[in-house]
Amino acid sequence: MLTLALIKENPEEVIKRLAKKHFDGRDAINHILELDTERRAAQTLRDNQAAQLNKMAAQIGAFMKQGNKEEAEKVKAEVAAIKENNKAIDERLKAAEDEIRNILLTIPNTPYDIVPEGSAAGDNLVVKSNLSDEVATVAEWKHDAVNDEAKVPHWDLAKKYNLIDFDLGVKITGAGFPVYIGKGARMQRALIQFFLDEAAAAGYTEIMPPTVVNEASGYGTGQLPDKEGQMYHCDLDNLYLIPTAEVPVTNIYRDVILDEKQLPIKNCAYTQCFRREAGSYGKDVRGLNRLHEFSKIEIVRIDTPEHSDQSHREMLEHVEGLLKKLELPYRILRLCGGDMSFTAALCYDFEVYSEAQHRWLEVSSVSNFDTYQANRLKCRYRGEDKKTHLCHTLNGSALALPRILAALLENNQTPEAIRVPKGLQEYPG
RNA sequence: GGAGAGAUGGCAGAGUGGUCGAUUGCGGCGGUCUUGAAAACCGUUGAGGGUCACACCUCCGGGGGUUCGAAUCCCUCUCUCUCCGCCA
Repeated sequence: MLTLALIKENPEEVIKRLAKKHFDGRDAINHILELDTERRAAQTLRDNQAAQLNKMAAQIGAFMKQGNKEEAEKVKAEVAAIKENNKAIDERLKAAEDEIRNILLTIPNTPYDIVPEGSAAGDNLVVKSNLSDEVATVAEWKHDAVNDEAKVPHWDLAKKYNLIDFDLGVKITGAGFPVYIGKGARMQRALIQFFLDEAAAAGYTEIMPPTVVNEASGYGTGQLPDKEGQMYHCDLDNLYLIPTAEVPVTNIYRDVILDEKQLPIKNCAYTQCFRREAGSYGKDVRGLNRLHEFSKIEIVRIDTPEHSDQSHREMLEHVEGLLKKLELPYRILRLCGGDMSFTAALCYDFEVYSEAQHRWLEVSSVSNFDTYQANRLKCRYRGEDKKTHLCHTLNGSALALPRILAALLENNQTPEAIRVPKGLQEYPG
């Protein structure tokens, strides 16, 4: 959530920036400002009365010690009157605080200046990387022996080579829970190992977190309260299956004050991810395109505001390096305001081209959340000025397996087999 | 699942109704001493709100209550530990 300080500092600027996300924040911002004025007035009143009550309590104590019961009783009566009055002020204060927080939770993060205008996926800006605005093309990609028209989608290849059994998954669990078999299973492990090794080489400390989190963690990273329906929930223990390793890993730093010297923190984690994907349908969910359970390696950074941009760039380079090693045709998109997630300030998507499906598949999102997530998490660092400041949080997929596997299968098919890219060959053996 | 104990500042650990936001030790930071370091000694060291800055207010796992006054008493929730049972 946005900080109250930012809103108070420059409300017009915040409203203007929110407009890029197609969010009309004027009423909400103005309401917050009013409530804050009210809150501060109530706070001052209450504090003054509390100070007075503290003094009176001490007085009573002193009278009691002296054995002066009469005076003590007199003061007690006064206290009772003030306390009665305090109830109303307390209620006002609490109401104002709660309402401010509730409104803040409904306001999305403000996008950075370089976020393109636009309302939908079509308005995303194709960039080669965030270092240049050069438009990416698929032209460099060297086609294999089979030409595009003859290429088969991965669900057929998976059946042909007995790598994945989707029907068996339906039998055991349900749609969207594929069963990987033989070389298919081995390739999953190979990709996980490959991505973890690459992350380690880039300086990320590996974390193996729980796959199930409590409510507080869900709120910390913003899955709750609004995206409740997208997570699997264990009713009996009130725990949630994680939709991404971002949730447990980022929550490590909930309510934590880091030392500036520790930053940037670089963590990576492989976990299974669980998503209910309510409302998905059609070609989007065919085969591996959209699953309820899948494997993903996530990279997470906690950084200073000054350095987070640099961190973001490094993360993009890391993901790009992975796609290069996998020899997949890819493009990088800077998401437009309308297509960005609620919490991001700047987000890049990586897409790989599927030569059998003839379309781009999103395989990674790398985002900078600025202080938006850290504010809710209370993730702070102590600077050289000895004061605490909110951190910036960033994360990205590096990478999610299913669509990578889909593209690997489809793009590397030959009439007899699937070719494994050189950079990966040592992993599946 | 059964029985019991506990949750206090970065850590350890006092504190059972009245200057307790909290004794003390360790750690951290600053200083004295030293060529330098160690040791010793002195000082300092939680977070949030509020203010131009002070003042002041809140916070001793979370929530509620009793009281003029609560870290201390009561209720409740959560979590941790120990023993037994079960199990990997």
